[in-house]
Amino acid sequence: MATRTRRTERREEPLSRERIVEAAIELLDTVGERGLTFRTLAERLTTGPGAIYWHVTGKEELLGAATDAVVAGTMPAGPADTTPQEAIRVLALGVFDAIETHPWIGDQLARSPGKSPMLRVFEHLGRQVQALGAPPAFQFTATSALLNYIVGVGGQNAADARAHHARTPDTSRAEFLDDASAAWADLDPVEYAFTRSVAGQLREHDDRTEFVAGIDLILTGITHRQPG
Amino acid sequence: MATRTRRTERREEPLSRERIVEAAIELLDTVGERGLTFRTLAERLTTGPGAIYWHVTGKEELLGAATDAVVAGTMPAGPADTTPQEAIRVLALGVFDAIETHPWIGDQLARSPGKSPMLRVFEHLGRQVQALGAPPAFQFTATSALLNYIVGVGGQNAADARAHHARTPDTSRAEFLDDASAAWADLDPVEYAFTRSVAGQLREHDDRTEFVAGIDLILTGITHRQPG
DNA sequence: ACATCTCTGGAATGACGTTCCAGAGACAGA
DNA sequence: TCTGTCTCTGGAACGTCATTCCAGAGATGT
Repeated sequence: MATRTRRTERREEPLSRERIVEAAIELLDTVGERGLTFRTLAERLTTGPGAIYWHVTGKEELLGAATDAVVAGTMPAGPADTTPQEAIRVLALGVFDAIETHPWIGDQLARSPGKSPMLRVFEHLGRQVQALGAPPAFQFTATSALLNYIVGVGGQNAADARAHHARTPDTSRAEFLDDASAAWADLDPVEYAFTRSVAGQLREHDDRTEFVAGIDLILTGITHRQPG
Repeated sequence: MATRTRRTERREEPLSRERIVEAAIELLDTVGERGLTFRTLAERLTTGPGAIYWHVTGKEELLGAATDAVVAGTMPAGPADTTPQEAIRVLALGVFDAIETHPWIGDQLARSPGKSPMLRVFEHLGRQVQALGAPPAFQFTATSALLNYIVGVGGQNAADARAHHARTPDTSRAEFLDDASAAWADLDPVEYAFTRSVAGQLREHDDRTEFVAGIDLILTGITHRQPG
C-alpha cells in the first residue's frame, strides 16, 4: 500500500514570488542593497539560486517588486478628509518615512521612472493637486514637480544613509551633522561663501521638517502661480 | 628583443589621473555606465587594470571625479548680470542639459550627496537665493529645495535615457512618449483616474519646458512664502 | 504504468572590481 | 659609470556576483 496522500507539500512552504520578495525586503533592510545577492537569498530560503529564477526574471525585477510592495503599503486607502495641502504633506511624508526605514527604496525610486511605484505616488499626488483647484493644463506640471522633489530628497537621503552606515556605523546622527557642518565651515571663504554661511543651519536642521518645508514651498508656488 | 629608441618618454603619453578621467567620461558617454569597466578602460589607455589603480583608488572615486569634471564645466565663472530668478534658471538648465548629454551624471548626482559636484551647485544656487532676498534663516531650506528638485529630475531623466536606450535604441523620443502616453491611457479607470486624465499632457510635454516650470514653481514659492 | 509538466537546487559560466607582484625606467648619490 | 631606491607599469590571479544549465524529483493527467 503506497502512501497516497502526502501529509506535506513538496516543501513545507513552497517557493513563491511573494515569499521571495518578502525575504528580499528583509535582507535589504538588514544588510542593505549590497547585501542582497541571489546566493544569500537562496540560503535564506533554503534553496539554490536557480530555483529563484523560476519565479523572478532577475535582480532588477526583484528590486522593483520589493519597492512596489513597500510603496504600495504607504499609500492611503480612501479619499482624504483633510485639505489637499495636508493630504499632500501626509502622502509625501509617507514616502519620506518609508525611505527612512528602507533606504534602498530611495535609490530604487530615483532610478525607475514610469514604473508601478512611481505611478502610485503620482496618481495620489495628482488627485490632491486636482483638489487644490489647479487648472487642468497645469496639473501635470505641478504633480511632476512635487514627485520630482520627493524622489530627489529620497535619493539624497538614501545615499546619506548609505554613507553614514558605511563610514561611521557607530556615530550618532548629531555627530554626523556636526562633522558635515564643520567641513562646510572649513571651505574656501571666497569660493564657498554661501555654503559656509549656512553651515550652522546644516548642523541644526531636521531632515523631516526641512522636507516638509520644501513641499510647502512647492505648494505655495502652485497656489500663487503667476499666469504664464 | 632589441632596445627601441628612447627618444620618447616612458610612454608617449604617460598615464595620469586626468587622462584616466577623460577616457572614463568618453566611455561613459558612448557605452553608458555599464560599459565602463577597468578592463575596457585599460584597453582604451593601452595598459593594464593594475596601472589605473596607481592613480585612482577605485571605481567610485573615478565616477565621482568624472561627474565633478563635467559639472564644474557647467558652472558660471563670474557673477550673473541678470535677475536672480533668471540666474537660477540658467544654473538649473545647465545641470539639466549636462545630464541630457551625459545621462550617467544624473545617477551619480542623485546618489552622492555632500560631494564636490553637489556642493558646487548648492553654492551657486544659494548665492542667487540670497540675491533673491530670502531671509537668512530660510536660505538653507530654499536652496535645498531647489537642489533636491534638480537632482530628482536628473535622476528620472537619467533612468529614462537608460530605459530608452536599452529597450528601443531606434525609436524616436516622440514614439517613446506615444507609447508611454498610451500605456497611461490604458490604466485602470478607477485606480488611476488622474494619471489617465493627464496622459495627453504626457505625450505633448517637453521635458525641458516642464523642468523650468518646476523651477519657477519653487521660485514663486520662495518669493510668496507664507510666514511660518 | 507511463508520459508530461512544474518546479527544484547544485554546478557551471563568464564578467567584473580589485589585489598582487615582478620588474622597467628614472634618478640620486657614490 | 655603477648601484640602490623610488615611481609607475601591466599582466596574472583572486574572489564574488548575476545568470544559465541541466539532471531530475514530485505531481498530474491518461
